[in-house]
Amino acid sequence: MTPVRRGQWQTAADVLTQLTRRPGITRAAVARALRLSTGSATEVTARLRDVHLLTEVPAPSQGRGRPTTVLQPHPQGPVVLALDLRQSSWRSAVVALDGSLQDPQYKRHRSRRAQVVLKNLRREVELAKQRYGARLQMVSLAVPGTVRDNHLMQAPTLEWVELDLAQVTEGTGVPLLAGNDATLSGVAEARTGAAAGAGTAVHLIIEVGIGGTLLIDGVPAQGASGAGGEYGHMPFGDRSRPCPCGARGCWDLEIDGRALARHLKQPTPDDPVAYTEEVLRRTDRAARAAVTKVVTALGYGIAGLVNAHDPDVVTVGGLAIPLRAAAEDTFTEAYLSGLMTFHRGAPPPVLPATHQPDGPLRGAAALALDHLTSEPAIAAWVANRS
Amino acid sequence: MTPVRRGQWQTAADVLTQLTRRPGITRAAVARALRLSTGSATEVTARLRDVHLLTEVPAPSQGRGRPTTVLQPHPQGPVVLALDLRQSSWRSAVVALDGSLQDPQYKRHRSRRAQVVLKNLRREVELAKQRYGARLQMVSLAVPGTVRDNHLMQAPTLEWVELDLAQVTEGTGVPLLAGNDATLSGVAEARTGAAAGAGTAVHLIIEVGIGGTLLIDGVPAQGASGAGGEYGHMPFGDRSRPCPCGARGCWDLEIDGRALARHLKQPTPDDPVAYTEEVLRRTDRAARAAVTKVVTALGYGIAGLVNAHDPDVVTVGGLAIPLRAAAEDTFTEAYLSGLMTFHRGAPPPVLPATHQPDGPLRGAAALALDHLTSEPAIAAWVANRS
DNA sequence: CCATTAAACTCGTCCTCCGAGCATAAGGGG
DNA sequence: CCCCTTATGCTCGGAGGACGAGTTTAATGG
Repeated sequence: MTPVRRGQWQTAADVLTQLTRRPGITRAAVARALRLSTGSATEVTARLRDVHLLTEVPAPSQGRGRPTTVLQPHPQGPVVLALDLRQSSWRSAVVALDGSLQDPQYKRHRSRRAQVVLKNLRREVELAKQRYGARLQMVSLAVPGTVRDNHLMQAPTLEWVELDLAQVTEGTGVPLLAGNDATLSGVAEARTGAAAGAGTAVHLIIEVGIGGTLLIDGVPAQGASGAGGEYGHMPFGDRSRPCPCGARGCWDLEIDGRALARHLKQPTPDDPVAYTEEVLRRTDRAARAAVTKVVTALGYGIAGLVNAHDPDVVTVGGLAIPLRAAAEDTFTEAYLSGLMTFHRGAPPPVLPATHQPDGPLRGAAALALDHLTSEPAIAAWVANRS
Repeated sequence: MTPVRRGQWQTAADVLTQLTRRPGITRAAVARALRLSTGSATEVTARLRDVHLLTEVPAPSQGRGRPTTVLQPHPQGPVVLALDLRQSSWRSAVVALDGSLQDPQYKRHRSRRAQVVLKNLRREVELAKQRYGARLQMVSLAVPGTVRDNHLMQAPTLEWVELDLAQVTEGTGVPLLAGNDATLSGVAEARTGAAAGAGTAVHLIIEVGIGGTLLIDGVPAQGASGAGGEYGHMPFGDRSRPCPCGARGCWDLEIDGRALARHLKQPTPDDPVAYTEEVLRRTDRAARAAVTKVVTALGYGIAGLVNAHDPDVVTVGGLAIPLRAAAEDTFTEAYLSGLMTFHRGAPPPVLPATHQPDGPLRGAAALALDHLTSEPAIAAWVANRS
């Protein structure tokens, strides 16, 4: 381990970061964005080509002048394996430096037992390791639950107890990066989705309960141990109502299928997502009244988060989209009435997430790529190749 | 404006940042912290000495070995003027690169009219400009209200309307950096106070209402326009209660003197801070019951913020300290019962702020110093001197 | 076919950081 | 009191990135 020389690969790291943020970017555009002289651009791309971090292909000419080149990940370059674990299925993809998904897999769980599922994920890691060898630099895993230092603390939908996720990569020598699925889908929105370019963004996603994250310059506020973003457990609701999380009055209890069932005086549904979709299909007065209540709680809570964080934009995903669509006016009224007056002049837009199915996968990949494009990681990659 | 050479002053910037974060640090300690070779340390300190950014004085010997030197700001080096505007007074200090306060001033407002107060602040800026000349690099202003791009949006305690704060420095050519006082006192705590070293910290301060901020690695989450941190306007309270901010059910209304008065069935006090102190001195049952209610709302809300942000530590200031002390057990119970179960094993400590009177001043200075110790600012300083 | 344009390439120079070797200023044991 | 140990500062040669000026190249358009 030679100590990394200060600044050695600084510009190279910046170039690769550009590549992950704006896939298909040209060399000339990168040079403009980073304010590099053409000489430096020539030099840095040559160096990156030499170490198999990128290749260049001629770009279609854009008017007069010598045509530039499109930067692409090198065919022998580093990759990450992104995994997205869901309640009844899992997905994976191998991701190169430009964020493109290769080799996508989708499989339903045959068993939902934790050990079986993790074993299947582990097999996928081993397969990728065989196929990509030393090119596989990192495994990034999205999980529907609270994650703390690569441990799953609670996963209500999976009904798993506390669990060490490290076994997914154990023995392969590939580092693991596990994160909450809502957080990661927020990362995807902030990087290449509806919140692209926003300095501060709030992302929320309703499935069972509500998850989300605060994103500052595309970086999620993960907290001390990675458990940040549990907005569902802020006490926006009725304090007399206990939440399975251990607290009381959680927002969670006001905005999903469980809330709809309560308003409709029905027992708590086994599958709150399916139940919500069912209620949304109903047209009777009771169902619409229940939806109205839930949408009000949603709009009101979002307004509270806007007051607290002053985001440029709020993105919402999952059931939040059909719920809001079912009562657009109710939502808008609740949202606006919950804002502090000075926000009402230009309230942050509440936009539907654009990465809907593969948000967690893309977000997981993005955070892993952040590591790969860091200066020390590039220096280590170069050192390993020699 | 010559374009800044990439990396030119990178290490120099790192050294100055160390100086602001740990005043009185020695050259050897900086070299260790930044993993600099002794040769580089010699070089960078010499360079910084040459451009009047720091001086060295012999350090008291610490056992064997050649004694090192203490790094100090240069007597001809850059300074910032920190201003802290309060309801009935204002304070100022000139701050050098090590964060030491020089020339502290404290004045009560003779008139509270916005124009008069701002004129007085402006006079202080002009005085500093006369005394320090080109050494004065920035003015940093803490304001008890919501600040957005150097505009004061609302300041309930001052009863001012929207206001452009730029007039405080206009014509002097010195850039202004205005921020919310609660946010800035949080910065002070996160840098050199009770939250020093915390990756994620939540800071809260009760005066009239509650202000605060989320701090990530000592950087406040200021939001899109600098209005972030208005935790007092999250709907933790009774939704039927309208808040002067325009929303309803704000936490603000549950935790200050206005809440105490409501519980005691008295009219809203003119000075909620003095009223709170008065109630805290009372020992009758009604007063204690009112305090208990307020403290419960405080503990419960803090728990919600901990669930959402997963901080390493929470710091509290202002009336939160005596309120909590008046009902310590009530607070602890409310706090713990509001946490998600998995947080209860090691709940983040809720610590009293240590910078009590001069938190906003020190925080304002710290953010200004962040600018001064940035690479482009150093390059600009060097360019201006030649 | 040639002027225009935008971008890539070449090369000399500057600057920072590093590391090895040397110098220096303390403490402490004989 | 001398000299060894220890921690640090200083000197200097070398490596390597970034810059910028000048040159070359590959397109468009008249």
